[in-house]
Amino acid sequence: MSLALAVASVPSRTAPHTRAHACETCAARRLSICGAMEDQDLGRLAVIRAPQTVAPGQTFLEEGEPATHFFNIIEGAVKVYKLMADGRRQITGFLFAGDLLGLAFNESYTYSAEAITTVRICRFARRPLERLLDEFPKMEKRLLAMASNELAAAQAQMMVLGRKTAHERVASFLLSLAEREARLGEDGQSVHLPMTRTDIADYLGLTTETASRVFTSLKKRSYITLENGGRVRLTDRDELEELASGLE
Amino acid sequence: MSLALAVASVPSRTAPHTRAHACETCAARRLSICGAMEDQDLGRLAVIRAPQTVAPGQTFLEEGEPATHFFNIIEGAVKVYKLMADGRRQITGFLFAGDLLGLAFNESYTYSAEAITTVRICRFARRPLERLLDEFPKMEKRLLAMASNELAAAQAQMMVLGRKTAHERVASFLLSLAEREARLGEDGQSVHLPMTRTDIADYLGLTTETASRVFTSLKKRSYITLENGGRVRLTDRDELEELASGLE
DNA sequence: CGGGACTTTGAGCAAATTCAACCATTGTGG
DNA sequence: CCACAATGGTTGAATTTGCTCAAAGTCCCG
Repeated sequence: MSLALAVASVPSRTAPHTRAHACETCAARRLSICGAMEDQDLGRLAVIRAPQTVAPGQTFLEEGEPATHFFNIIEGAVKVYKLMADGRRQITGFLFAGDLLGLAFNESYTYSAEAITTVRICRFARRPLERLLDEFPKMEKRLLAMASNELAAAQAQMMVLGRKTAHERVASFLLSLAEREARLGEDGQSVHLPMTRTDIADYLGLTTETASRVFTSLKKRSYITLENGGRVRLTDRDELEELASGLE
Repeated sequence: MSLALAVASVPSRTAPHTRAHACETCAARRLSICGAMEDQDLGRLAVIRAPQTVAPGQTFLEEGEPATHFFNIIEGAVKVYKLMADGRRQITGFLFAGDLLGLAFNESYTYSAEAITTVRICRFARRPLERLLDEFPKMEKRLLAMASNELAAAQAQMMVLGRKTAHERVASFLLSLAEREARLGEDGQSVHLPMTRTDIADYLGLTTETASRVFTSLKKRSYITLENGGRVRLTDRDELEELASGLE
């Protein structure tokens, strides 16, 4: 349907190719750098992208490997992490639709990335994308803005890891997920938790046991309710906010 | 001396102004976004900058205030931090010559900044600088590269805060400072520590007492030697590296 | 030489970890 | 259809790392 439109904007020498979704109708478009492109230019992006699907548990980006590609997450949940030699793991972020991955101006990736759910991504080779960025300064600006937001989020996470108690960490985590869902137009009352307790613990600098204990404790206090499908209902948002900011 | 050169490159309608240092001879130039500008364009930068000096202990950027300016650190040491309501503090970074501050595409600053030593900074109003970035894509690229490096550093710090022991944290901290000095051409054997133990503790998610105990312990093991002038000699770099990476 | 800021050291304590066992859910092969 | 293995989650008891509280010690700098 919108294929004709897409093909029309692709330079004629480019071979036509089938794809699962066109950029025009991509749900992640407005969330990511692609949103900075006008409809008529989207074809330029389409020809350099490689859509692919990643199965749960699959690592599709490994720390230390040459940083040859950028990834744009279209759908699903991803964990990004660093490992120490003895196996200690720090998850530095959970990524969802619209998030970028591989934004490294280093030679190698400085982290690994693993799919939590089934994930659809758009893969871009670095060089072509960088050339495109030169042509579309708006997209580069968008990239800078996203990097800047990531940086602010990273600093907030440093506060969580360096200064907050276990309860405060979990409350902060749940609220930031809820905030994200709210930004995307969900109700924000119930939050999807596709990751395991161990993942959450590795994100919050805790052990699995402690993370589990805190969830139990928050349930007992009726701040949250665990629903099926890996969802958590934030039944007392105010108390969670207070807890997260250390006021009780 | 180089003043004439500077004035020559300034558009003629601009009022001449005296300044402490010209961009051309600025030691921080090559370290920062200014390094992305050609000599002949430096005047464009010079007219929108406001050089100023900040005394030790002075807070020159406050979390929550409207983000109206960027800052470029020319000389000295700065701590960047976030506070919780009850006074808990997380220092998210120590900044030195060449580092940028205020790279926030948010409305308000998300952190405060305080001078540790006497600090010389160049202050830029956001709007004019953003217009300049539009004209000089090289500078914007440089900014993006710097943001990307900051992001990688922030993720490394999450590993430190989330998963490393007190000893590993201090070792990692000393080594990253040494690495920085090495990049700038110092020998890297001895590291300048202009910040207090409390600052270090607030950066590493520890208490002052623990930070102090770890320093004592590293001294006893002869991994480090405290020299006067707030310098630390890394007497056993190998052991420190092993310690920092959790191998012992 | 005195005072303030910073640092070090000690003793007791507590939050979170470690180690261990058990429970729940799900998918698989006999 | 069910036993059972695998994965993830929960709970308990003992331990430990780093924190809290307290008191000296040191270093500047006026």
